[in-house]
Amino acid sequence: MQPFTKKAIEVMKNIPEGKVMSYGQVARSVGSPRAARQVARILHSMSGAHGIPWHRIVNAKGEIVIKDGEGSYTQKLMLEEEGVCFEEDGTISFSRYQYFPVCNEEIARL
DNA sequence: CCCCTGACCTTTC
DNA sequence: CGAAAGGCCAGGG
Repeated sequence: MQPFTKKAIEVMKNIPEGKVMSYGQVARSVGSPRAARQVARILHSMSGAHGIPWHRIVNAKGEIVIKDGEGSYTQKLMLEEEGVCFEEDGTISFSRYQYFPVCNEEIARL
């Protein structure tokens, strides 16, 4: 397992309840802004393992990542159970629920 | 060991 | 503002 993978797992495990993170953000947190895909890969492969709350991981738009099926349905329920509300479009309000482990970067980038 | 695929993100037209 | 193309890293065949 690569170092960044391990870090990514740690970061995701550190996401508190009622909060969500985008793949790109996790990728940046581990030091690889372009490793978003690998984060997704990790979830796809290690979902359930390492106690990773995969349901707290969404795309940059703040919507369910999985196409359709039990996964998307489960994720939505899990988030709702944690107190996360969805918009009309089925997206999530980042301003309210996105978790910022390193908000400085985001602010600095903007 | 080489090629393909993937629960993605970002920038430009 | 919406759609399209490029890039990136790692796992599996």
